[in-house]
Amino acid sequence: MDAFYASVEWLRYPQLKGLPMVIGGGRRKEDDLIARLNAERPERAWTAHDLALIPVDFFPRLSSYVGRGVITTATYPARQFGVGSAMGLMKAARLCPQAILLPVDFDEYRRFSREFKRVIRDIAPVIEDRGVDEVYIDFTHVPGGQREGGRVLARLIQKSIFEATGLTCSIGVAPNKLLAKMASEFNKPNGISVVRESDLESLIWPLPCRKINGIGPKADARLQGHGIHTIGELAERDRTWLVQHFGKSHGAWLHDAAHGRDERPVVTESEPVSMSRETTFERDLHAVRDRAELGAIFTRLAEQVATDLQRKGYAGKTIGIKLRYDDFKTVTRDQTVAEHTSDARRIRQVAGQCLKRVPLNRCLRLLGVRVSSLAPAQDLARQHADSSPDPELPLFPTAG
DNA sequence: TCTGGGGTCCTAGGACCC
DNA sequence: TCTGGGGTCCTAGGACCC
Repeated sequence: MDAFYASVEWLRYPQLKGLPMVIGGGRRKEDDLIARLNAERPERAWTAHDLALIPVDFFPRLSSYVGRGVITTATYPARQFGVGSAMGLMKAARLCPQAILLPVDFDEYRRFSREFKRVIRDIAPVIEDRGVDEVYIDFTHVPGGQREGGRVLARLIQKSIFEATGLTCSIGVAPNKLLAKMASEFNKPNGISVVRESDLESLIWPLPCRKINGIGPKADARLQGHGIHTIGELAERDRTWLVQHFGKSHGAWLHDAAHGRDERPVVTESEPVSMSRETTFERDLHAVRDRAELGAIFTRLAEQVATDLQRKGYAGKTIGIKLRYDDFKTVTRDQTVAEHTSDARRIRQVAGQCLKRVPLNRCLRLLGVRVSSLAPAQDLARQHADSSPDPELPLFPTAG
């Protein structure tokens, strides 16, 4: 999806289009726009239907932000001031104080996410979820999926998404996921790009290695250290050389990726591996001095994970914590227990055991609780019934 | 006045078992 | 007395992605 968060916001607030705008944070004080409008602009009774009428000068500015949030999305006019994704909002406020600041509204983004995915699934059912704003689609067996190299189907999907949501997207069509992901970047926004195997040299090899999904800042820096800057330069290296310098698995993958080879299937369904909740405090907290506050946050995180597990129907048997010190160093501890659980008190209890194994002499800025080794709750219920038959029940209660 | 939150996957060492 | 060869599970950290 093109500039997904910003585009969803523009559906509600079209008056903000073209302005420098930043989405991020969430701890700003003036979160409830409507309540504030009625208090400060009582000339009319504002309702949720009037969002598009809110005067631009009413929106909070980056300069008013106080907190530890980061930018999740910056619009192009804001980027011209040097602000960008992942930058701290306080720093961004120095660079572009007049930019409009909207808090993230994940519920709304998720709502549109479900909607655009539903539209795609109705046309091409084999899709793989890649987060809130992205999917892989297998065109192979969709009727008409091969016409004009996939362009016809891609156009249909774009048109259907726009009609259903008012949002635009960019689609890359290619023989595999690796190339399709890169192709989807070629023609933004609202574009379609078809990349064939024969386009490798001309379209892919000139790109920087960083454009390969899976090469991040660390791997890129290492490659650059060997004088490898483009995918073409990476493709020139012997497979054995890459394996020697980057390990058996990673080296072989780098070689394949540079040659546009990728056999991964489009995976339509998968089980979650872990669920977690974490929070960065408004100010650094000390284990002793702020014991009560930390304890309350810790309990709340455990309750939130428990609620998430129960809502989604899972239980886990590895419970862990994550904490980040004031120097930004992060540590984790986890412990596996005999029985799967989704109980808040049990999670809190085991997480508390984990906390005892970690040095607490420094101030903390973040605390998190995680549950992994998940299993669907219904499977566990069945296994439990199998292994411990209830004497009150007949031995052969049901068929199958 | 730096640096979110929720994930996945990989590696590597140690325990433990056969 | 001087070092097997799997295999699995657990734990901690880190890279990477959206």
